[in-house]
Amino acid sequence: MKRMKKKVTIHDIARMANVSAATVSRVLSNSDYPVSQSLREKILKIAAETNYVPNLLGKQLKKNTSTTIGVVVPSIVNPFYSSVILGIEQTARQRKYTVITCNSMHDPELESEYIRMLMEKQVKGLIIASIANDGGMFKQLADMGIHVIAIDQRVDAEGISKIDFDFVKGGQMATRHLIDKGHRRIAYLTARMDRPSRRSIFRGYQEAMKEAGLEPILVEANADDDHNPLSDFDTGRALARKLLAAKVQATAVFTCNDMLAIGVINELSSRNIRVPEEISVMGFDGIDVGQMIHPPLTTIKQPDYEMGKMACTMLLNMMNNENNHQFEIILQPKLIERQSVVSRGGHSETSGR
Amino acid sequence: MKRMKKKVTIHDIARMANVSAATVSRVLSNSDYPVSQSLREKILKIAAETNYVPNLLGKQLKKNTSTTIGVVVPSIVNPFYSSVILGIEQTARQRKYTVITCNSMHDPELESEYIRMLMEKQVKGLIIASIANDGGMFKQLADMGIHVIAIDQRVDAEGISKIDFDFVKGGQMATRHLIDKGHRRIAYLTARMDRPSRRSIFRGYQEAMKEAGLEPILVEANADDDHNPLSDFDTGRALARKLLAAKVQATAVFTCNDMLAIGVINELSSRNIRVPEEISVMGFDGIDVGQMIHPPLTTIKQPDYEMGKMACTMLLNMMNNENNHQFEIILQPKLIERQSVVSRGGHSETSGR
DNA sequence: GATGTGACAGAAATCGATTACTGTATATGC
DNA sequence: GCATATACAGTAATCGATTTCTGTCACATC
Repeated sequence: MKRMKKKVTIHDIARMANVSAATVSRVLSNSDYPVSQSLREKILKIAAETNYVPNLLGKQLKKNTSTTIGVVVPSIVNPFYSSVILGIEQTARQRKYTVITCNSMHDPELESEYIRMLMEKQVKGLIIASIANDGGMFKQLADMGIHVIAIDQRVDAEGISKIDFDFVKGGQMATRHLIDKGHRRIAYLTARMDRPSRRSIFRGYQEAMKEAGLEPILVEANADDDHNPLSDFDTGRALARKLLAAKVQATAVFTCNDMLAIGVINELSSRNIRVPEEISVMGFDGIDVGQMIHPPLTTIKQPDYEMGKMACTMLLNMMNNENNHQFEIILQPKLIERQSVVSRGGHSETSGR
Repeated sequence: MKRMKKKVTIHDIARMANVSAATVSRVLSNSDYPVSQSLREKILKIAAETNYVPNLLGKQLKKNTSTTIGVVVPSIVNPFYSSVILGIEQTARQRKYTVITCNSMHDPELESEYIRMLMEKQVKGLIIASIANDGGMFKQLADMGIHVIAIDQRVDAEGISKIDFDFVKGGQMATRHLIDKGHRRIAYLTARMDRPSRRSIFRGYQEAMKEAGLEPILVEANADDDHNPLSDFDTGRALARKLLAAKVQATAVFTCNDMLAIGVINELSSRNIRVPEEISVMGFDGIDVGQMIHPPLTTIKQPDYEMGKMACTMLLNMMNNENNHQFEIILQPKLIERQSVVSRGGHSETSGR
């Protein structure tokens, strides 16, 4: 067994420099408490020579602070969330914070378990893409002085700051684009609508269809678990089959997320139905994969990386100033036009007939 | 400003139960030290009623342990690494460990910065997909009693446990498959070979070509940064153009990773060169996206999720038993045959002429 | 009835930092 | 020349747990 060199502490350095631990602490933590130049240099020198690494546990215990923030998302394998996390992580790093990532896999119990672990670790900030969590949890977090920001999944708890995305407007925007392109029979294909976001997109779709005097066509999946990106892909394929079987003669489909759209395109192509010539496909998310397939996916961009960056920035501000204003930021959708949607029939603006 | 309820500590509970903190600790931490049944229940009851959440900082400071492990990867947005991390995170959770993820973005300085932060946070275990790190860092980690496992990127430091992937064999396997399919003019397209893994794949390719008496064709990119999955996609497209310009008449290409392969297919398709009819494409990685494109990508599977699982399991074992045997696990490649590679010319086994 | 033993509880030290106090010497003001 | 401020260093308490050491009973043993 290898002998491990005893870790050097602030007291070791104090002893070597013939000073008190207090003085060492003042030097090493850049306190503005005055320490004579000679001592300061001596201590710094010894610290460097001994490879001193401060023990944050001690520091944080005393000061009741923490430089780690918790992040809970459904699954990191979902490219949308991995972008969000990258955004969070990179801005956290710049401020010397560290990120603990947790994958709830859409399991409320797991989510609670993680939150408890994070509380025990004394995190003071939490960013959460929560699923169906009752407000109770958030109350307790607030009581413990933990700042939390909810992202993406609209959570109905009161008194909690959020960064949302305007799903309704996104749904409208997508649908209107298809309508502008001359489509009349537009289907909305969606995974199970057990999530507020999906219901919101659907609402946007409905509103846009209604205002154009068109009949909504809904094709919904029965089951759904997207902890695995492939499952969305597969439900996309299934939904495409369902659509075809329904014989609704849609000339365009709009899906609740890109992965689903990609599945749809895949299924359609493999049945020799040409996209977009025979059926146009509009996605929702704007993940990178969308531009790697053929045809490149027209979609609604939900700013993922930026959302992470913003959430982290806001969180750190909340934690450091006592700026406890509750807020809600609503990010706006953006249409990314690529090649999976094509014009149909008459002019763009004026509908035929 | 909202008043925050003071956090309840073990002393609070002790006071409420008229016992000493020692007794409370013994009950709450399931020590085998005997405590009378009546007291035990009383304490448990109070702890539950007060929503007591233990402060791990205190515990860990005293016991000099830690239940968080650090993970450093180039970038979480790379689907390969996000799978690895999911594997790590899920097995960590089962043992009540928590994961801090760090994205080094292929920057050695950032990597060092992260490692330092992790040391300060007193992590006792570290899984790292390192780039070009000198052995010095690892020495220091060992000195501090931190267990580390290197994954994926072969690191040349002595005395460190690793989980590797047999890149050479993977390269051979891919190349032989193409040869078996009757291809003779097979090009290896690669991002800049600044990473051991890519050189190893290339070596496998060379060996397989040589044993078949074929001439290697190398097409290498000039620059490369893959903190962004799109950049690999783009270099793939660039490499395809370079290949075409070189007029080497390859009937098959083998790329150093899937994302690159997808870029190649994309570029080829957009130039109306049909894959696989005119050019077969073989990838390397086995990420999910491979099966979403057209044609589905034939590739070499590098077990990502399993690699993460395995790394975490081994690490936790190392940390808990004093089982300090150094080890090296080499994961074996597996060929996934999909539709981007097609037979060419004569029989599979016997070469024409 | 002396002794040994095990069950049980508390006091106090400890982990590695920070910081409120206390104390001393030097400098400054008038 | 005396009061006061300032620079500087150390002592000791503290954060929230764990754990070693003591100590007290109660009970069994011979």
